[in-house]
Amino acid sequence: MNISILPSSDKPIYQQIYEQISAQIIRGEIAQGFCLPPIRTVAKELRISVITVKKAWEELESNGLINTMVGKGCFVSPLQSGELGDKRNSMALRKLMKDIEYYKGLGLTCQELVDLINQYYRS
Amino acid sequence: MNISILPSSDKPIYQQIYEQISAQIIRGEIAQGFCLPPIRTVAKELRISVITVKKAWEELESNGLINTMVGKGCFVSPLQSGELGDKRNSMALRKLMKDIEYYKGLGLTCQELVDLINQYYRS
Amino acid sequence: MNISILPSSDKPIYQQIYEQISAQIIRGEIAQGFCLPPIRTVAKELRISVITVKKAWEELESNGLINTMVGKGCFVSPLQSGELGDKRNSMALRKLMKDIEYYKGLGLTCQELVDLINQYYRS
Amino acid sequence: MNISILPSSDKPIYQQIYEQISAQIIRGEIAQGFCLPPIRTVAKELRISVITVKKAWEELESNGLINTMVGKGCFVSPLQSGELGDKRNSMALRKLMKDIEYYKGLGLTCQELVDLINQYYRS
DNA sequence: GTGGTCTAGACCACC
DNA sequence: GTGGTCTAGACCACG
Repeated sequence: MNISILPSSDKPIYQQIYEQISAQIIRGEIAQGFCLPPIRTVAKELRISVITVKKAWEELESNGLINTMVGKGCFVSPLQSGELGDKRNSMALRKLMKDIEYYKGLGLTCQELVDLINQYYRS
Repeated sequence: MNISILPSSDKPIYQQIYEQISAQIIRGEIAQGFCLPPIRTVAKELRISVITVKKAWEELESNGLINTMVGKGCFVSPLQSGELGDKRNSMALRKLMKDIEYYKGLGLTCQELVDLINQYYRS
Repeated sequence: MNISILPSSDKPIYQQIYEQISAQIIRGEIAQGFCLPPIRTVAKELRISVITVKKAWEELESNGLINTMVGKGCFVSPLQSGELGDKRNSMALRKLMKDIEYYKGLGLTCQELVDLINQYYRS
Repeated sequence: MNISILPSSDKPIYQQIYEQISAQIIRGEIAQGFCLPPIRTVAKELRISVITVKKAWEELESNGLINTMVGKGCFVSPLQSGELGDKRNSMALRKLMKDIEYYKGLGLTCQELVDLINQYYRS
């Protein structure tokens, strides 16, 4: 598992984990059917509580990204490639709508916003 | 004061207020030197706690957007037009850097992101 | 709150609570906009852990039945009467499909099943 | 053996097996005195653990549906036809009482429930 | 071995 | 006062 935690972040730990894992699944870096490591193992690796990891796993499950089987482990859900793209877009859009409102509120025109993105996307 | 609150939002109320007021100041809709209404008045109008309004005002002050004169009121800081634009940009940029990371993490290319913004900025 | 817990049941406590509250909301016994009692109070009344109550509340929220506002409390979501009926039907149907399979598997005909229900629904 | 397993089900695997075998016995599809295949064979066929099959067999035995003869195999108990019907009804009733409570709790009338069953029993 | 549930108790942000 | 997060540690069901 490739997870990094920033304790200084304002985001709760379980959400940081959720976002990183879900992004890896959506990008296809974690293959469908792959069995995630046991929550206790992840907890030990990250030096956090089992409960915190479990909460992240629960979020993944309730969003249909993984499938947990008691006694066997948690498996990445088999999604058709179309579904994968849909999931990615719906996650991106949900945030984008709010972000655009914010920048609009600050008085940025659409063009200014696009320019800034073109400028900073690389770094 | 022109403030609208969404209690169902995931953002704390004080932050919703802060963002709206600061945006109005930066856009120049609230003039420099203008005296903001007393927090008790705002609280009554919005039907929220005084404490919540106070916290929003504190945020404004700590970001240099208003000056509190004890016993007289809170006044919009006199900023030169250049400073105003800087403020706007620095606020936008701070958020933009994080947002771009997120969309990148989801696997969106720069072009896809720009397309989505062009598509949704109008609505 | 009108909640009764059977520790001897095979169902987890949080699920017993969830089912009872959701049923009351769906039946309209708990009015829309009603503020549920604080989880700590419920926990004390039922003599169970706060966490267990919270888990039930989380289920309610993720199913759109309540709306939690940090610092203020958890409120029954405003649902249009149509939505309420839909919710009821979808909850009933999800279970019914599985139940019918079971009785079919035992060899009960549709008529036998209906007869049994007509006979036992009253008691 | 004619058993199908849904690993994604919320029911434990051993219970899925138990329900299917018991239903087949009660329907008379598996004759009295018939010798069930060795658990190791079943486990291999279904690609599951022997322990899981064993637990299903134990359930069958504790419900009086099979008799284990150490070293010889597990045989379907000889039941008189009357007993078979009784068994079927008692299994159906035990579950039905709980199910009816649930639908009643959701506010479904007896008639609505019967209508839904008439509608969905076929599919 | 796995995950599921429940507990008690702490600290924080928000109102 | 409210709910949100995190902790450590226990016991159970399942495979």
